[in-house]
Amino acid sequence: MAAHRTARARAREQITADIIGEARRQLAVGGAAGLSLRSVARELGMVSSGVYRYVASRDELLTRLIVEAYDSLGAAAEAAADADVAPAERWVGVAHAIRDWAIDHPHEYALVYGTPVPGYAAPAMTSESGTRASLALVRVVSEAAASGQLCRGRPPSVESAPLAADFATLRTTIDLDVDDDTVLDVLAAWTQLFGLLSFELFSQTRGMVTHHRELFDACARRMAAQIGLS
Amino acid sequence: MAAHRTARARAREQITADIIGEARRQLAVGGAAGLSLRSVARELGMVSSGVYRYVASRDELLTRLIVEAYDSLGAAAEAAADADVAPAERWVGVAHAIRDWAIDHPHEYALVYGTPVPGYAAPAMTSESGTRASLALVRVVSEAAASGQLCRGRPPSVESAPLAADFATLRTTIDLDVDDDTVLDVLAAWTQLFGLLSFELFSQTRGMVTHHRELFDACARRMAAQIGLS
DNA sequence: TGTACATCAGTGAACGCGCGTTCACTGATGTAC
DNA sequence: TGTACATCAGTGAACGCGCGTTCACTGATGTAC
Repeated sequence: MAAHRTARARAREQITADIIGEARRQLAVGGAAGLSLRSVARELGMVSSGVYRYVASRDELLTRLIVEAYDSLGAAAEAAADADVAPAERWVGVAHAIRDWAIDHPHEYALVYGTPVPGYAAPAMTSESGTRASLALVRVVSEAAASGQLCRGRPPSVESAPLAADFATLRTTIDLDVDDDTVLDVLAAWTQLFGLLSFELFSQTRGMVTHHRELFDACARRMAAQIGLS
Repeated sequence: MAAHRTARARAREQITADIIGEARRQLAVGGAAGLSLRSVARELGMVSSGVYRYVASRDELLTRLIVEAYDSLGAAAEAAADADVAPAERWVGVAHAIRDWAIDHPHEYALVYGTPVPGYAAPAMTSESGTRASLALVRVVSEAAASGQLCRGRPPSVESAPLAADFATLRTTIDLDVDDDTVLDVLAAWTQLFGLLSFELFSQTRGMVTHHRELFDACARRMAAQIGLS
């Protein structure tokens, strides 16, 4: 036949999806270290060697989960960045989109933004997906700058030459054509955003903060103001 | 005798220290998941059951490592907070003390500030040690406030009632008697500081930042200015 | 439409490995009289 | 100072478990003529 997908091909897609789904489920229980091909197979009613028809190794399965997580987060962030509202609101919207995704997928968040899995080296293929969420944040700023909706009023504070060199490179690689201080504001906001999320998800704030969403919202608005988004 | 420590007691302390030291070494290689009592024993030329004379279980050993890491970091931060300089410089000093410790002990940092170990619940005993570093940061701010070295000039921005309630509780639990906006500044700075460190140590900035120390320094100074430390 | 061959999914057994923890034991170190 | 007893460190074997990966195999699905 070959014109329409064969029954075997459809079955293969289905089972591959089942394997990844079950792997994602196990991630939620025991973390990356607790993910095993044998128990994925077991749960799917398959003999352990059977999964090797679908994934080459445990590491390959982990890589797929990582790419999937990055892409899922990236898509959520990009959708929020497409909103047709003022820059400051867009920033806050993307921030919340990232947080909402993280709250909904805590273990996938931990997989990509938590402690690196020991002995696992992320292949290059993960890197493009890995930047999507951050680039969505940056895009809000660079588009605001392009349309003159970025107001600056603070005295310059970046005085380190090596840092200015880093910033010059960044300006081209992530297409963020703003002055050094704004680059610093963006980096500060970026790290703070994920710092807040990691603290919330990894329970580092236990006993100190109860209204995480409100704190996150206040911080996101504060970041937008500091960057100068109007 | 019982007056001076017996030879057996001295040996016990020595071997306990050896076990924890070897465990710390293994942490550096395979992370928390790669730490095993058997291989600690093996490396010490002991039979695997022998270590049970010194630690009750693998979890207990992990707990000791966590407490030790928190205390080591806490001591470094507190020492920096004791410096007799202006508040802004103290803040920057504590920040760098925390970062220097993290750079020197990346795997211990990951153990306490990275993804929680699945299936491991931190006993209450870790919580006091766990707050030392953060409290050293807060102390810089509250002492500046007490001696009138905290200047405020921005319009109020915290408008969320539940958040204000959280802040009211915080003011007493961490002894930080400043207005809501300053509390927000401190929380923002706190999360940003650890966000920066986690990004640096977990290689999330790969390809984007090369001068991490300079970036960290610029951000720490920016935090101090935003909090209003003089 | 039917037959001959090639592809591929899934099986079952095996290899070699490491793990945490328990238990009955020997022999050395410490204590009390 | 010497002896009798108690404590404790460390041994070696075992239990029961799970893991990733390979390999020769059966039987079903697909393809070409």
